[in-house]
Amino acid sequence: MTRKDRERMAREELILEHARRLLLSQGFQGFSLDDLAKAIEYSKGTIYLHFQSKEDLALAVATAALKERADLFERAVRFRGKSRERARAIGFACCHFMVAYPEFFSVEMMMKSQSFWEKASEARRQANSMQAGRTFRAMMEVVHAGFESGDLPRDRMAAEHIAIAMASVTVGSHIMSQVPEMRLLAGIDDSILIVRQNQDLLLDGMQWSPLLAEYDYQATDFRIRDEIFPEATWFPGH
Amino acid sequence: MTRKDRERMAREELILEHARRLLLSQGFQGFSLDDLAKAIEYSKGTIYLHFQSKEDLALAVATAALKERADLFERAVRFRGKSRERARAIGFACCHFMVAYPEFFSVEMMMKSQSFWEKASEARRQANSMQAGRTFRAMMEVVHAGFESGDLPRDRMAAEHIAIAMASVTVGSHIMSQVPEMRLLAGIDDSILIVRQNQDLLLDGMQWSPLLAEYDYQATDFRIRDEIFPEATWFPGH
DNA sequence: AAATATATTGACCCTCGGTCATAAAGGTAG
DNA sequence: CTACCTTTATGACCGAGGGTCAATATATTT
Repeated sequence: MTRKDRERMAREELILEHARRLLLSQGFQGFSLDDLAKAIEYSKGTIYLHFQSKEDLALAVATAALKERADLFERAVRFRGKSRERARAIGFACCHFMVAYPEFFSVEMMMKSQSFWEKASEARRQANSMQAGRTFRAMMEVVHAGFESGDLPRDRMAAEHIAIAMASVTVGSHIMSQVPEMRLLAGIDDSILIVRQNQDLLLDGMQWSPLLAEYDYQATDFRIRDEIFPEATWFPGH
Repeated sequence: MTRKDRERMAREELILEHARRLLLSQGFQGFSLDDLAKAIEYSKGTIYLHFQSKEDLALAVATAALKERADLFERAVRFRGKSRERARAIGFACCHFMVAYPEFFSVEMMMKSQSFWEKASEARRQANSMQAGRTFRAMMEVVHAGFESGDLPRDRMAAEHIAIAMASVTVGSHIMSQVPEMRLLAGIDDSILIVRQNQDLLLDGMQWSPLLAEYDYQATDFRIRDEIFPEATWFPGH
């Protein structure tokens, strides 16, 4: 790798850093490439030497964040314990990510919209896809561990559908617990608590042993924090 | 109400109709007020006599749709049966709405961003709030029916949190089952099935009797369709 | 019919994503 | 060091689209 290549990569990092900051503080619509150009002290044209469109840039930012989440998931899966405890560790990882990047969710939501993807480059779409695959595989690993240990009934649902269900309840709970309207109607003060409660309900619904009522999961939470996420500054239920 | 008022209302209806069509077919970013002006055969300025911004207009469209959903929820709650069957009827209503307005979800997603709301008028925000309240109250009614019949344990969760959980799993499942990435990874072909499966898991997790395995809910589905939503052109699991 | 009040318009402004001719910087040969 | 060529960076410019308002058309009153 030549000096040129290294300089180019360093500048791409610089752009991504500032883009991330502006994107999270102003939202996709709110942040302008003129502002970004001013912040990085390069011209707007230079940005386009790295990214083919505003969407392409936003996707790169999102993918970098998704990679961090995938890292957290893979760490979570390494937790030593019962399969449901490992599933719980993934839930912990999700919440940890929520706390660390509270503004990131709106960017991820915006990416669900139709017109977004077709304006991004194929290379960046693939990069995103790869990170999404890592998170999915992490969940699948735990599901299979559940099957093999006999803690999770095999006959009720396909492994993929169980993984989808885990992701769904997490995403949905996060969204609903952030909507001001809902916070008011339901008297929510702690989003994390809602997310984790709903994850518990779902896993109980799958008959994933040991059920919430049969086991001391608070002890598990302490172990997850201490052994896997010592950097966490928060704790479930507090 | 004078003739003027009636003419004004009729024109607002006309604008909303076309705005809805364009919004759903092009997305929020895609649809332009110039196109809308051309479609309704009034000038752009006239649109601004009714709506204070593009966001305000989109919110009005969204609120009209939300009202239809609230209507469906209130019909669902009137289902005569066990409390969990009535909860299931609400789930049915949600899916019915999904099928009837498949494109509406992206509009609703876009509304979750905060920058959206501050550009809409207070009056329209309140109108939306009111419809959201109706859907929430419908869910709460069923939850309380569950408490009172003893089918739903009282001590595990607050009624509001149960309602939030129901909404969360539905929204989350809808989102996840629409993401092309996920459809590929998990081999999904029927979104509705995913949504309903996950709703079932959640209600089972709450110990809302009778549990899925203890009861013939297919018969319930038929009754819901025949008695409450005879206009439905689809059926769960098919 | 004239005067006044109300309703409607579309040319215009501004911001912003995206482009490209031009200029600056970097490299090479004599 | 100079002349020439290649690569890289720039910012003026473009078109699209949201939003405004002085001017115009329509309706109502006197």
